[in-house]
Parts: sequence; C-alpha cells; structure tokens
Amino acid sequence: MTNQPGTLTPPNDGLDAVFAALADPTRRDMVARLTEGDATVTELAEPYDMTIQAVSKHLKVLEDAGVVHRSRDAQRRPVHLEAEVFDLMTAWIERARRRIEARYRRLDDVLAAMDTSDPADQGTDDPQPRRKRPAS
Amino acid sequence: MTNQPGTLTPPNDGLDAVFAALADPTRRDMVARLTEGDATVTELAEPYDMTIQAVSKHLKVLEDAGVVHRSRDAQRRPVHLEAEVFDLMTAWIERARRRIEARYRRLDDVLAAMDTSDPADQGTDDPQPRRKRPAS
DNA sequence: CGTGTAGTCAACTGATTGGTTGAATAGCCG
DNA sequence: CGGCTATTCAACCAATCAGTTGACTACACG
Repeated sequence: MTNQPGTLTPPNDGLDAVFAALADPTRRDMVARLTEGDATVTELAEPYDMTIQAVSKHLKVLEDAGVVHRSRDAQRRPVHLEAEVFDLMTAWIERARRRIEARYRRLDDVLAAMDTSDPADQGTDDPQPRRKRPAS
Repeated sequence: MTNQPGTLTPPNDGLDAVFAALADPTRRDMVARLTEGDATVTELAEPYDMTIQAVSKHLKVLEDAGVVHRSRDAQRRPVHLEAEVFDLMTAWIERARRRIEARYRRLDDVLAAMDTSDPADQGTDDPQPRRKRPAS
C-alpha cells in the first residue's frame, strides 16, 4: 500500500521514507554529524554504543530514503549527505503552514466583514480583527 | 533509551515523535486535511478504508507527538492542528542546512586562498570560487 | 602469499506498529 | 428511561524495526 485512497496528498514522493528515516534519534544524530563533512562507517559508528553492523543498517535506511549517498574508496565507504531531501521536507511543511495561515487570513476577513456589516454589537467602527494568526 | 550517548543533537525535544508521526502517509494526509480546518474523528475517517478505531489510534499518535490537540464538544472530539510543531521541525532542518552551507562556504574560502597564494596555476588574480553552493 | 582492516549479508530476537474485532463510556434526543 | 451517535479501550495478529551474533567479501600492505 503506497498511498491511501481518498487523499489530498500530492502523489507520494519518498517523503514517507525521509520522515521515517529521520524519526530515529540515532539517525538524526548521524545526519547532524554529516553536516560537518563526509565520514566513513567506522567514524560514524564511534560515538554510539552499538555494533558496526547496526550502524551500517542505519546508514542503509538513510541511503534508501535518499538522505545519504555512499561512494566507494577502496574498502572504505565514505558517506555523503544529500542536501536536496531537506528541500522536499521543507516544501511539505511550508505548504501545510501556508494553508493554515491562509485559513486564518480568510477567517479574519470574514470577521472583519461582520464587524462592518452587522448592525448589532458595534459601538466603534474600527474593523479590528478578533482572531490573531497563531504565534509563529 | 531517550537519547544516544555521544551526540551533538540538542537535548531531545519531541522531535522523534513528530517525525515518526509524520512518517505515516495516512497521518500526513490527515494533517493536510486539518490545515483546511478542525474536524471530528468521523469526518477525518471518512476518506479512508479503515475502521474508526484505527483512525482514532492515528489521531492519538498525532496528539502524543503534539501535532494535534483534541478538545471536547459533547460526545464529539474536534481535532485541531497545532501549528507550532512545524516550527520545531523546520528549525532542525534549517539548522542542518545552514551547517552544510557553512561548510561549503568554508571550503570555498580555502580554495580561494589557495588560488591567491599558490604560485603555480594562477594566470589571473580574481579569486573566483570553484565550488558552488548545492542546488537549493 | 597471508593477515589485518572496513564493511556488508544473513538469520535470529524482542519491541513497536498498523490494523482488526468486540465491548465500554459519554452525552444528546425522543 | 432507552436508544442512537461518537469515540475510546482492550486484546489480539501480522509485519516491520532496531539491535544482536556470526560468517562473508574486498582490499591494502608487509
């Protein structure tokens, strides 16, 4: 099941995988580490209290999600952060945020219109919006 | 195990939970739906081919992650999107992105310095950076 | 050539997850 | 009161996940 039936979600990019990959704190930490520069598996494994194999698996998850790319340098496999996926997430998040804000804007308009047209409840004629945008 | 040993990750906010919550396409879809306005459980459940209980569970996950808040209106439980968590994610993502860009900037500086100081390989004296920022 | 180093693959385990059914709670309405 | 509606709780199941151990591949170097 890649995508659910009745939905307003755009097709489905690897967003699932990206969010899932970044849901694990160890993985998020590795990504943080990788913003400082490429690293080998053993280098990445060093801070954690787990086997190299486990780290390798985490890396595979990140790679499958497209967060990371592993090249080859002799027996070493330098891990490189793929910056583009961040754009994918930011796009989703920002789209949601914009929709929320649009909704509040719409609501403000309605309330403002009511203020000026509704005969009752208007001592002053300044169209002060009641509802503020959520603290952002 | 809330957080891993050797780490440069800031304490640990509910980021785990937020990313995990948004890793599920159904849940992401519900959030998208909620940007259009609050909704009851049954309303939210309508588009999906699954029991109300399953939807209720998804909602619980979103709530525990702080993505959503459920108030009470008689026997109905209107679900409301909590916009602030988006900031949390955006903050993490943008911090990572800035670090990557800082790194590239640093690299550019080094290369530029080599251009002006290295006696070989310098026909012109304009410190043109070789490496561009990753396509954003 | 053999040995050490870097990494992956495979099989197993316990915990979590996404879904189910069935029963329980809570509040409106006749 | 009794029933309908909206929602949750509890137990269960199959699949996935994060971790382990053990065996394997790939390469450098002496």
